[in-house]
Amino acid sequence: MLQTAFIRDNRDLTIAGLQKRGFPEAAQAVDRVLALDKKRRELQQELDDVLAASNAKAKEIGGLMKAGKKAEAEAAKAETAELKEKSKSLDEQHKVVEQELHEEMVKLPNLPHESVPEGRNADDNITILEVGAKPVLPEGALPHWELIKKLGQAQAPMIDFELGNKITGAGFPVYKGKAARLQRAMIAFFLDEAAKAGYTEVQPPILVNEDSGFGTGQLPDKEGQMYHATADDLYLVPTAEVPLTNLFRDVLLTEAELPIKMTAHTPCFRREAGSWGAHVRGLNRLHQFDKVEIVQISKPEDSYAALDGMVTHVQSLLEKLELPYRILRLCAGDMGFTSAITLDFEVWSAGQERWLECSSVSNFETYQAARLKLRYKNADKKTHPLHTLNGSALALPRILAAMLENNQQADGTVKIPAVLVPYCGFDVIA
RNA sequence: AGAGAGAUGGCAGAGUGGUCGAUUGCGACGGUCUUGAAAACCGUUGACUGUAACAGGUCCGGGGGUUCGAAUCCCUCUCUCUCUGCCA
Repeated sequence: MLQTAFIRDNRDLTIAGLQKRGFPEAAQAVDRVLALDKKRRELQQELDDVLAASNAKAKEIGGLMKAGKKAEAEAAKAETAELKEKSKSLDEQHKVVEQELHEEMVKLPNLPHESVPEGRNADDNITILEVGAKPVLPEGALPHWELIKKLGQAQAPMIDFELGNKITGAGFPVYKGKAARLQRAMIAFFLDEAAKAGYTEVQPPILVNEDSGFGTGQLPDKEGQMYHATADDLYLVPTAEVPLTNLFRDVLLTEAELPIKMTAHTPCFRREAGSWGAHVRGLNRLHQFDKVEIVQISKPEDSYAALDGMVTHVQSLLEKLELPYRILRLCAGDMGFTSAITLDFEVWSAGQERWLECSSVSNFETYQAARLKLRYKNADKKTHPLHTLNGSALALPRILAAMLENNQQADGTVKIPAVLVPYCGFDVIA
């Protein structure tokens, strides 16, 4: 979340940032926050004064009791009733205002970085780079949802949606034979590449509690996107970002520990409520999928270099997989709630002749860190905020879809990128 | 899952109603001494809030209560440990 102190000092900047995102009635929202903040601070001051007076009184009584002046102590006690009444009332008012302020603050999204383009939706995103030639497919080439029915020989279909339907429901495919092996190969490859780039491999829990959901910004408000295990009040992670970043909830780091670089493979679960329709066939949109995530925690002055490093890392993965891709700079209106800047990667799906989002790299600046109470202390012994960043490296299903479609050969088989062959043990799927 | 014990500062570990934000030890940092290091000695060493700076306020697992006053008493929740049971 944003910091009230920042808003206090930068009212107009905050309003402008919110407006850039298309946040409705930004000025009113900011002024509501400022009014509540002022009220809160006033009440705090009043309450502190009353508490100071009653603390002093209590000490005085303590001293009198010790000195055996019982009568005087009793007299002093009588004077405390009013203070107590006052502090109780102030405390109640303070709590109410604080709660109202918190509710208002939680509604405010992050402010877009100055390099984020204006715009309202995906149409206003800007393509900043396109790499690799779109392949020319042989006669009879298919989209992946057709292709997978024919591949895998005895195990065909190698990705079985019907079977997933039976045991779970729509959006939970079953991968078999070489499809399963290929996914395992990609996971290993992505993790190895991340390790080479300096990310520490982590295996986090994939069920998280409410505090974790709040820390990274999924809760409140977006609970509809997460599966909720109500009996234990836990949520299935929509991305490894949630457990990884929350490892550093309520943490005070030292400068020497920075930057933190972590990677994890997890299944990801998304309800995708209301987002089914055209363009979601096959692997394009699933309720459960696998992803390797990279996360960094860095000092503010280093975070944009860290972002560049993450972008370069994702590029190198796509290039090693020999997949054509493009990078989009998301416009202010299309960015996620918590993000200050987001770059999306899209891979070319030759069988569908469309781009598929396969990675999203973001800098959250201090927005998550403020929710997480994550900060660091350096040589000056003062605490400073930190920036959190994350990116997919990579999400598997759409990569798999593009890889199968793009690498179709005239004989109907699919070629495996050379870099994965040592991991999966075959170079072609028939 | 049952029975018992416990949760205090980076760690260990005191503290059962009054000047305790907390004894002490270790660790860390600074200094004296030394050619250098070690040892010894001296000092410093939590966070949040707040202020121009002080002051003030809050925090001893979380929440609530008793009291003029709570780390200390009561209620409740969570978690940890030991024993028993079950289990990949």
